[in-house]
Amino acid sequence: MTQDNEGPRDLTRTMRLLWRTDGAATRGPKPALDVDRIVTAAIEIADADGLAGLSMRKVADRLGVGTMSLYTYVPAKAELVSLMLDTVDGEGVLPHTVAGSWRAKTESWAREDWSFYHRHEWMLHASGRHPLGPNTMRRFDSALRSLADTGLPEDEIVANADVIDTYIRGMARRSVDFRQREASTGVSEDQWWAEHGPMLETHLTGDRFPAVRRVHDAGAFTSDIDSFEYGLQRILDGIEGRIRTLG
Amino acid sequence: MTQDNEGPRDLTRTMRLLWRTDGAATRGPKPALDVDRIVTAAIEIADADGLAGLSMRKVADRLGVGTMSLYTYVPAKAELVSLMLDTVDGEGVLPHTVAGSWRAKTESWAREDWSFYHRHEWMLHASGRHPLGPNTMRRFDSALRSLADTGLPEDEIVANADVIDTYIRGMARRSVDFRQREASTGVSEDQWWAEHGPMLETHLTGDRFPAVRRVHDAGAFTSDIDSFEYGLQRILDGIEGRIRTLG
DNA sequence: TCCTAACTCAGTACGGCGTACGGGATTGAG
DNA sequence: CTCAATCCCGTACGCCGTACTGAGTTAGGA
Repeated sequence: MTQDNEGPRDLTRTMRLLWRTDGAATRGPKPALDVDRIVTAAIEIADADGLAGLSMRKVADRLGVGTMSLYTYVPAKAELVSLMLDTVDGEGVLPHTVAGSWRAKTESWAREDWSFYHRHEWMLHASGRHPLGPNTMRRFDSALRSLADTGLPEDEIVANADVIDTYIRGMARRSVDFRQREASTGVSEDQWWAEHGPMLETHLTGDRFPAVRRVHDAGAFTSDIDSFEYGLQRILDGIEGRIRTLG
Repeated sequence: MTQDNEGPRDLTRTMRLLWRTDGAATRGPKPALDVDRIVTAAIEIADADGLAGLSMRKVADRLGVGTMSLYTYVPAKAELVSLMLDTVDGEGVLPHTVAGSWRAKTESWAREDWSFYHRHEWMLHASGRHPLGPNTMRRFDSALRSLADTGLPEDEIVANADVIDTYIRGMARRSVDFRQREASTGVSEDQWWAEHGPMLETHLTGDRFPAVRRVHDAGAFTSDIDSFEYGLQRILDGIEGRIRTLG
């Protein structure tokens, strides 16, 4: 049961591709392509059209080769996505290189990843089942180094890294989904409320959703509070409290 | 650009379906089906085979009707998923009905949703672009009510609800992805390390990933710390700190 | 030098998907 | 009774990932 977007099937082969531990072939014709060119082309397509707009045929067309030629370099689409993810993880500033306290480093990490996910929105729609490549590992390592100054036990450092990363991804996805909904329906939030507001009002004015109604009347939905920053500060506050407790 | 899994196209129609504001037809043959039966069948399939295993043909087969008959009741697959999401959101305990402080209510909410997402894993793989239905709205309302006792300003209550919900979803997704990776490759984490460990060791023993290496040697990866609970407590601690600051 | 194993390249084809279209059957309103 | 509204659904189209197959190319070993 349950495969959804699925990850790669043949893990051994994928690991070799990710970590570049496969030796070059000796015999046979000179390859006209290489894995990197395929991955680069695929990333360009995904940046423009999303993961759903990425197909093997489109990648091949962009590179001017037959579709099936790609399979000489990459076992299947899932493995290609694994490579795309790791490649893109090679971008950007590593948080542990930023000056300042663990908190400053972590804030930098969060904001960096936030804009990073907005630059490659498709990453948020990829399955979480892809194996770790070297660049992803490098980012993870950097995150752990950023949190080392907390002085927390190692297992709590790992837990905090997981929690912060999950938070960033989740909020970025929320933001991206929101933007894409406006873009794909061509309906702005204002237009939407103008159209469906009256029907919802019927429900809101009843006692079915009292808290939503109260919060709505208080104007909280149009508040310019930045949820991402707000929640980030709450999490960092919580970690600081933990440090004090243990210290 | 960018559509990926996409949400519904015709929002007006979808809203009518979600909020059941379409009147019954008068003329024409008696319908053999209704929206609820279609949605129920689709949920059963998705629970068993994931979103990728859900197809209009399979839903129709399960109901013993022609594929295209479904389109009499539902405009398209995206709208069906919207209905599935809202239907499933009708399950479970609403957090504001739980006894105790806002913190107790929120913990209950988090743990409830955690097991909820593990019961319907496909929800985590659905696009976030589906419009709100009544059951989802009800859960949101309940979340806001749970946080009302914090005494925080309304806009911060909304922000906290967003943050907590995002955190729960994100951690649940991480957990589900992990489980599914084991299930789909048939390779347990132990087996995986036995197979790829040696290759990774080569990298780990170098100075490329010092923090990962240190944390690994400390046994933090095999620690039985519960990241979900740990992070939840950090977030709730952070909110408590905020309450004290403002109070 | 030549043979042949190893390798690249890609056309064809298969089974799956969502769904547009159109036609036949059925019903209640006028 | 008529006819518009509505249901049911077979057929077909254009996508998708990729298995299979075979033709062409290269370099190592004899």
